Amino acid sequence: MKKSELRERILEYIRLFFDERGYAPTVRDILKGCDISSTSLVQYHLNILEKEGQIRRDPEVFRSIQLVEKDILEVPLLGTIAAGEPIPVVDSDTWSKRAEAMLRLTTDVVGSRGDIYALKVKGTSMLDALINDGDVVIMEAARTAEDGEMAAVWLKDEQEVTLKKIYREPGRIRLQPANSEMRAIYTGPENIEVQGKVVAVLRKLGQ
Amino acid sequence: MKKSELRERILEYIRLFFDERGYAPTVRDILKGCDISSTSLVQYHLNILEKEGQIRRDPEVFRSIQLVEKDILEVPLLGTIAAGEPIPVVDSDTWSKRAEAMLRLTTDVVGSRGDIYALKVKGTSMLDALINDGDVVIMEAARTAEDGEMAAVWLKDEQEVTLKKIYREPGRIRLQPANSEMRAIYTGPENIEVQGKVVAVLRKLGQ
DNA sequence: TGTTCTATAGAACATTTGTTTAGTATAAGC
DNA sequence: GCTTATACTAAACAAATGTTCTATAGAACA
Repeated sequence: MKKSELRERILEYIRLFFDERGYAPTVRDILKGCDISSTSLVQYHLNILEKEGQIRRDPEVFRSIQLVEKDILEVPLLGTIAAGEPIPVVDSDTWSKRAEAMLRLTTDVVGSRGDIYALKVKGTSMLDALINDGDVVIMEAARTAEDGEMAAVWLKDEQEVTLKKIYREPGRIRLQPANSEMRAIYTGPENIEVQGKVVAVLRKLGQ
Repeated sequence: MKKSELRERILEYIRLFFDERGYAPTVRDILKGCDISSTSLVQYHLNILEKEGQIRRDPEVFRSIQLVEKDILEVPLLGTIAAGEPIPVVDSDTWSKRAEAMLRLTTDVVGSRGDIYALKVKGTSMLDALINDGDVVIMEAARTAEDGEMAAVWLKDEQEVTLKKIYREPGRIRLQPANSEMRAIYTGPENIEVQGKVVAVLRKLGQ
């Protein structure tokens, strides 16, 4: 994917045009906006941008240019998370079907990773993670977590999920609450099962 | 603003078309999509919808129909909130200028009220509101709050902001932490100043 | 009963706009 | 030096599409 000064400019122009007007520019809008003197040059670059996957167009449809940007993610709300239940594990194909609702969230909230889902927290068992009844946790599907990452951990002996920062220590696992005033839990590596990483926590107040 | 079965159908069709294709339908798309047999009938209804403020169009621009919907809000991040400092009060005109950043949030997150801003939490003084260092609180500008609403309250004597649910009781104010395990604070009505309502709390984890 | 308003039809017009075709200039590869 | 790929120009075609004009039917209204 080579760079081209003009192509970058066209892309930026499309972005601006869209922001300002709410719909896509035509080939000739771009021509004027970028001081280009031939529609076919615009076409030429648009074709390349399309091949590169930067834009999408429908042939012969006016103003059908779309920036391929994942600005908003539709995040499926897949159920609840509560202390005594493992969190629902659903493969990404059936996600949208089983979703109770779709949350539309910007990348400002969830970043731009894939395989994200949301769970509503039931009960106050996660207060030590500073998560209240009714909060929504945004999860990333994962079976492992790096040291220091906040993960949904299933404790086999206790038959319980908990949201903790996970640290591997010699011979044991340390599970550290988000609330620094609370003490860590220690358990054996065989007792835990990572069910996902916590990407964000969302609390809506008022109606 | 009278109802009309067909006009409703047209509006719904525009919505669907946009969802599916990412750009607006033409007059003739609507004609086919809604089983209408004359373009001028479509125009007729589009004109009414425009007058009603339901859609916006640019004259003579193809595919320029836009639904007038506020789906995404640009929320200015205005600064920090910490125990010992009053929260910044900025009038809505200068908002965007003073903003450190703009958060793009969907109405799924903030609802659809006006005069919303965001503050980053500094320090752990709000742990009892289940809010951690680095969390972002979304605020609605307000000088008063209803009973039971979560508000940013400035305690004059203590020279401190705190986020609590506010309840008026005879002769005193009860400030209830979000964390039900914590005890309420009581103070006199003259000691408090509501600086805003908490609309949502946002915690981003990982990278 | 005549008038007015809303909803509809059909056709024609004038632009707007995606696409194509035939070239030119220049730099890179071999 | 010849070939090839990239960047660009010019002109023209054929559709797609917003707009307008005239006309009709029924309901509401006075």
